[in-house]
Amino acid sequence: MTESIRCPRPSAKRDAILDAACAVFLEVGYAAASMDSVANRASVSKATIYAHFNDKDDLFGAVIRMRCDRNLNLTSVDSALDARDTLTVIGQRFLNLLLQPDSLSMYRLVTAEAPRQPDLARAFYESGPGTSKTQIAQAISDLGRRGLLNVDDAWQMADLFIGMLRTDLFMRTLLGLPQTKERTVDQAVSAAVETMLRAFGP
Amino acid sequence: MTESIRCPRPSAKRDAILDAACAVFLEVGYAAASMDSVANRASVSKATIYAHFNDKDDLFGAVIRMRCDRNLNLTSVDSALDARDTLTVIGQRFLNLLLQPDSLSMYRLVTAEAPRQPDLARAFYESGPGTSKTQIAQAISDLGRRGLLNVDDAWQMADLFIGMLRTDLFMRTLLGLPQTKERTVDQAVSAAVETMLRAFGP
DNA sequence: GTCTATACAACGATAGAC
DNA sequence: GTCTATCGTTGTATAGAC
Repeated sequence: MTESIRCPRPSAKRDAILDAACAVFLEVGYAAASMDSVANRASVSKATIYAHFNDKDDLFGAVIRMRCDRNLNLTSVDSALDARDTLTVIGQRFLNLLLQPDSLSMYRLVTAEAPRQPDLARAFYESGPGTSKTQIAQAISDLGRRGLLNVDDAWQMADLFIGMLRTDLFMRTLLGLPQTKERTVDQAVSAAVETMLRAFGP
Repeated sequence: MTESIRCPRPSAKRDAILDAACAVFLEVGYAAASMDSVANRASVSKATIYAHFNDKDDLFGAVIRMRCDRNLNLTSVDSALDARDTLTVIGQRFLNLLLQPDSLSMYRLVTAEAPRQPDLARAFYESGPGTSKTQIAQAISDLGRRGLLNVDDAWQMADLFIGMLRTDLFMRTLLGLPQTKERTVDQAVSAAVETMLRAFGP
């Protein structure tokens, strides 16, 4: 019996299966993704998939966890920047990350399956939204320590900042509704940053 | 051929099918919802479903549109209230609505299917998030006219306010992660309202 | 481990009687 | 319109050879 979670030692076929499965799941969703289409895309027979993974759920879990492992660094910014520039840089990184097609597909996929796969939902939260929140709270805390922001509860402020970034623009993009793209990201970040400065500026 | 969208004249069986389909879709998602389970739940034969709806997609669309038609009034508040109380009342209504199990299931369902069903995504947005935003922008605009809030762009402020309400609490609930419920809603609303007042208070 | 071929169940949709 | 019964397809998963 293959151990798919612990000790996934490298294997060319295994990686090809994971990549193909990831693409298919993100494209058509969990239920509509057939093992046949994954096998074809990976140029592998269906039986080979079952040699590496117990079943479809197991494969799905491995895909999600693989994607969750690569978490980004949102908050490595020049420490000489003031509050406005720091928040702007972080906000742009965060929002651009959030609006990437892959991120949106991942979000749709995991939230849809969350009621049936609580473990995956937790893994996704911790590696995605949870990590972002931690990083941003840390950055806000630093700004507070430098006297550039009135920081009472850094976690709550991170929550508010993230919320102001994840607005209608996110919702509309998530739903695939038309949007004027480039301009709007900058505009959303600017609105969030200015509101943060108004509310918590020194 | 049954017209399922226009002129859905009342029919007991038809309503039973719609209710059953709604329950099943919200429970297990689109793909996992079988026509058999809908038929059983509605105490109706499968053929009867196909007498009223063209296919599964058509039934799904009818369900979503039915749920979209009942939009709520978030912003009918006592006009004597000040900005803090007005925003608090609206915020609590909005967030409580958002965190209801049915709302969350609907959100999961529509966002997951949005790439395959753009029309439904649009209908959902307009009757849900779009309507809420319009109502809240209207309320904020009123507060501005009464001199209780510095309103430059009411739509943008509504966006920010909604974003600050739809924070980590929403994400965690959406993903089914444990949460201390009652206290947290009030806390989230309070944080959002106080930040609005700090940033846009007179 | 990897393949071809297949078993077996579930599903969407329809036929035909009433 | 509503039912029972069924068709044809697709999907997950496995058997057995190599």
